[in-house]
Amino acid sequence: MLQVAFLRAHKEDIINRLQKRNIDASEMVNNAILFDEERRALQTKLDNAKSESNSISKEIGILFKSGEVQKANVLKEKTTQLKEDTKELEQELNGKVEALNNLLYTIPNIPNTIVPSGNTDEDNEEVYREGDIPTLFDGALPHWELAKKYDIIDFELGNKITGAGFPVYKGKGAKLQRALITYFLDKNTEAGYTEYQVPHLVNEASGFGTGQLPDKEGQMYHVAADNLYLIPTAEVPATNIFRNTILTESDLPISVTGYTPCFRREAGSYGAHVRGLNRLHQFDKVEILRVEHPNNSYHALDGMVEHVKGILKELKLPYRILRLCGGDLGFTSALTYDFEVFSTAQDRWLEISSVSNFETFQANRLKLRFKNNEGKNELCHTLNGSSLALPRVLAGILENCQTKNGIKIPEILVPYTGFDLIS
RNA sequence: GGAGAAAUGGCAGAGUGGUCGAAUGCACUGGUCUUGAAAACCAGCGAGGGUCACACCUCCGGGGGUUCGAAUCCCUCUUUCUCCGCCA
Repeated sequence: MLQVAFLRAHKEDIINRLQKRNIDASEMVNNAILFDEERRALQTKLDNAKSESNSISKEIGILFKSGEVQKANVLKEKTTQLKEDTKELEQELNGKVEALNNLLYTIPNIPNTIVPSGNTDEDNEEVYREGDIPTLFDGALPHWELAKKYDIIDFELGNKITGAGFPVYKGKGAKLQRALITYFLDKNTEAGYTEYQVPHLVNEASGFGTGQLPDKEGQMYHVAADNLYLIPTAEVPATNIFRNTILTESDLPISVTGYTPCFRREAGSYGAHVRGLNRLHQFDKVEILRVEHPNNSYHALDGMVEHVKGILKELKLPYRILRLCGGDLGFTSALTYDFEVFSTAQDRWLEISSVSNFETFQANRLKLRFKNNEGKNELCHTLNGSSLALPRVLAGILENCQTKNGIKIPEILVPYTGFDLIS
């Protein structure tokens, strides 16, 4: 959520930059500024009314003390009208605040100037590519076939226990998954990220803080009896660690990593390209997250991209990095780099990481601030990224590392798995 | 799940209807003193709105109510602690 003061100060610039998202925000922005003006006018009126009744109350107090009950009663009557006015103004003000907020919730983050324009994922800009795409032997299989062949992932069993999109990993498949999680966490903590284990269910306030609520309510599993949501990503609980916090400048930067399962309803996304591990309702992910000084956040974003690159390089998976275009950019993000690993047997790229700078967009909702040099409270920048999403990494390994004799485990993982071949 | 107690500023902790945004102590920041440091002393020290800046308004776990006036009284929710029960 953007700050109104910021909208007011940079109106034209903001409207221009939002065009990258292919939206004409002029009406929204103008209305927000207008609503805010009206809000402030109402607030002033209400404050004045309250101020008056406060001073009358004080007078009454003094009169009572000195025993001048008659005079006090006269003043009491005077306040009745004032009270009514106050109540009315309060209601009016609440309505205005609500209208303003509802509007602000609908304005997406402002894309960074280097975000390419475009509508769909086809307009994303490839900024980096590494790793050779292997030429597979005849009879090479997609990962869901390999999963069955080597009996390491059981999709049908998941159907039986829960439903589609909840696979069961077994044997070396389960071990490989656990190895990946540990390896990712080790890489992240070595790079200075502090490991956290966070709750997998969050309350409404947390969902709101990171922007999942109210807009993406339908995408999260909701536990109605307790009004809690299953997390769609560790970003939600991990970022909310810092909700309603005022840091000191020396606290920054803060680097957090955590492993969690992620739950997504994926309502309306059935169809092609959802086979196997490509799209699931429950999957595992290791997340990295940073809270940064505004001056340093883009430097930090680059650092996170480099970090994820390092992991993929060690895994020896062919991947590319995309700078998302305005049309594909997430609602809360100002700049996002997607990592995609090449799925050789499917002959397509699979997104395995998304690294974003949210600037103050989340921090504003979270009330996450730091005390700056001048002693003033200033919003932090938040960033996060996956390092990495497990299922598609697994798919990439299975497909790219398959040989006629079995799946060859990337060398870096062997100390974690304890085996070097799935056969 | 049952019974009881509690929730106040970064922390500790006063305050039970009226000049209380809140005593006091600690912590923190600046200054005096000192060769330097400590100690001592002086000053400052929560957040949000609002303003050019003041003024002013709001906030004592959340929400609602009583009252001219609420940190203080009432209702409700949440959380924490103690005891009992159940349990990985």
